[in-house]
Amino acid sequence: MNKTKLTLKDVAQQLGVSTATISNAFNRPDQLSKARREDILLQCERIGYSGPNKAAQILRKGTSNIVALVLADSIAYMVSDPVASTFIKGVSTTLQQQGKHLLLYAGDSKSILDVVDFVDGFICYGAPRNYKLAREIAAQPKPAITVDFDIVDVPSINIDNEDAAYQVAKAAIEKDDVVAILGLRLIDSPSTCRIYDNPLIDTDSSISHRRLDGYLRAAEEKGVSIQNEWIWHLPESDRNYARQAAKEVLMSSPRPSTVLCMSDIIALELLHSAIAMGIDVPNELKITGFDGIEEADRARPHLTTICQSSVSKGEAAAKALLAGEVRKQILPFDLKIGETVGKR
Amino acid sequence: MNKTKLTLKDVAQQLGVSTATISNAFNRPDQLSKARREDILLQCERIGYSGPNKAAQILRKGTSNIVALVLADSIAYMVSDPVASTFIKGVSTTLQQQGKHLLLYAGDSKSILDVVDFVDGFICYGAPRNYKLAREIAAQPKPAITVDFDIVDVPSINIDNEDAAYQVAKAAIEKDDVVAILGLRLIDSPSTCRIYDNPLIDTDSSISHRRLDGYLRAAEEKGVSIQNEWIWHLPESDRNYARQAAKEVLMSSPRPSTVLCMSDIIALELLHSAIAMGIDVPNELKITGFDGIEEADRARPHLTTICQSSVSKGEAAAKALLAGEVRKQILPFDLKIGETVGKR
DNA sequence: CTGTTAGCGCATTCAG
DNA sequence: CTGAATGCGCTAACAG
Repeated sequence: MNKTKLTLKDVAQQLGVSTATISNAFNRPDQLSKARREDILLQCERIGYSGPNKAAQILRKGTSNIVALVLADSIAYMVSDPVASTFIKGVSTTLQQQGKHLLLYAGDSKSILDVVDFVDGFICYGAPRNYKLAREIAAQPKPAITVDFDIVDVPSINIDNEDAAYQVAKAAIEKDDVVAILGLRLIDSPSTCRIYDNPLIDTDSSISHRRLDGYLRAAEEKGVSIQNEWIWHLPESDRNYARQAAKEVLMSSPRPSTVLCMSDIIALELLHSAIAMGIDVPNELKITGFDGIEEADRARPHLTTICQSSVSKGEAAAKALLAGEVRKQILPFDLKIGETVGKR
Repeated sequence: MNKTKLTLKDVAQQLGVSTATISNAFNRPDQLSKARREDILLQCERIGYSGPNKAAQILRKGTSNIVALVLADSIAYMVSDPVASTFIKGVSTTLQQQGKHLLLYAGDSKSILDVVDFVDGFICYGAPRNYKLAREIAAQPKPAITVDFDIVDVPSINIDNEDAAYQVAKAAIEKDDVVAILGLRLIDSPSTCRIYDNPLIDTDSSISHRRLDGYLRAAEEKGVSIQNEWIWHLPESDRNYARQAAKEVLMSSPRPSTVLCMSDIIALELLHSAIAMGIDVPNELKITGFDGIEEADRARPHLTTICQSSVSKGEAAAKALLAGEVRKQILPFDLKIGETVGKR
């Protein structure tokens, strides 16, 4: 019994054939007769050789079957977010089907350079918290695709956030409403607050600002104006931030009659807080969400929201990356009217 | 401007030094003067060389800084399970601190051999659905650690499942109770069902069977016996399976007065179903969970359950792996008495 | 269909 | 502290 791991060369010697033959048996079936190949594979199994060393293959071939999924934030945060984890689901399913491996990469990492040499490509889900990563992605030579944000000349997957926000807002807002918005990453602040006159960040690239545009357009059409003191910023789509913001909104005077939330997590937290305070939804308070997460289905009353299929996004992203797609795609969404808007 | 990527050799030539010097500048600071090193690093940055090629380093050094996290099931499933995703959180946090990368590996994959050559080690979370993977882990030479199950001679992280189950059951069961158990992976069936006389699987290694033992011991002490027709098997800790099982349990006659659930997801689903049917918890029905997930905190009445910190498990697993730990560890748990047991 | 050879890009001896 | 040489394990050309 050999102690040290067998190499292709060892095996070739033991079987009395050349290294190329062994290599071909594993990698290029068409380069030798079926019988020969099967014989070799069998012999290899018997002597405990399970195929060419992958590390060497990565160097030699320049491909590894590893795809890096660059998340917007830390893995810890992303994995507990229902929207992100659903996206990961879509990505992983597709990658597994194609025999690819999934490397999770945090968006708050220093740099992407320590994996670029051995991964086959990048899927970037959301603008990375460390925005330098986005620049590195753009500069680096491996295929990449972005989701829910854009980098010039990099293929992407998005929905029409402006239109989606417009539609859901239009379903909620009525004449004479006092409208508030619970937004995500609108300004550069680590805590929940009203945006007032703080400068908006990333005004062009951010999906949050596209959504804000949609909300405001719908409001305008309904003849309602929304001042900045009615617009909240939350640093993350997180229950704790949401609870705090919900409290602020519900304590405001006058209390808004419609609150447009940029995620279902936020909307659900607001809904629960409102119910706990004995507020009648939707008669006293209308609420809209965004995303269409599963938990929203379990809430009563049913949430009015925009359903975007994160699984589809993940699948689309993985497929597009593997297929070498270069275009930017816009995926559809569904407006779902629940019971949190309109009078009963 | 070079089109092709710079190699260490190119850089050495350009800077007029030897390749070893460049290599040392990046990898072994002690091998050259600080000034020299900083000068070289600066030059490298200026000409756009970001360091030695990682793929080549993997081959040469035999390490990659990649740790594979082998999940019990498909990534798609695991990532949406609150317990598993919390575990991933713990693992990823620790790995990121130590500059390691996280490769997610599905437990229903064919084999582990296609990554063994380039990862530095394995963390196995739960017995993989394809149990062959466990054997491969045992046979392969890289460091590995298992969590929530065991492989002979492989270090592991576990809690005392028997004791935990015993304690939570003991807190719930009262004399003359009719007790039912909603168990996980007790028999080899893809659907929810009572176990009756079906042969139990994996009787030794499975944590489910340890929990079952604990439940039964507590019942016995209370003078209650639990027949097999009062024990359900669920293939996964999944809301849909749980809902179905909950329905069966609540429709049973006589209806159990205590139901011991092997996960909080199951327990919460049962709780919701019971409330929807107007059943008084805990006066007409006592419920216990297992895991201590966040969602259980939000439920009313509060769930009585076993809190095991999945984050700690993840951290412990990653640390133990990186530290070369070889022992098997038993982590503590907490019995949390909520309002779903005992009379009010 | 098979065997020989030249690197993939680097880290590490070992002299100097 | 530096430079030349060796090979990590493999694949792709190419020649037979």
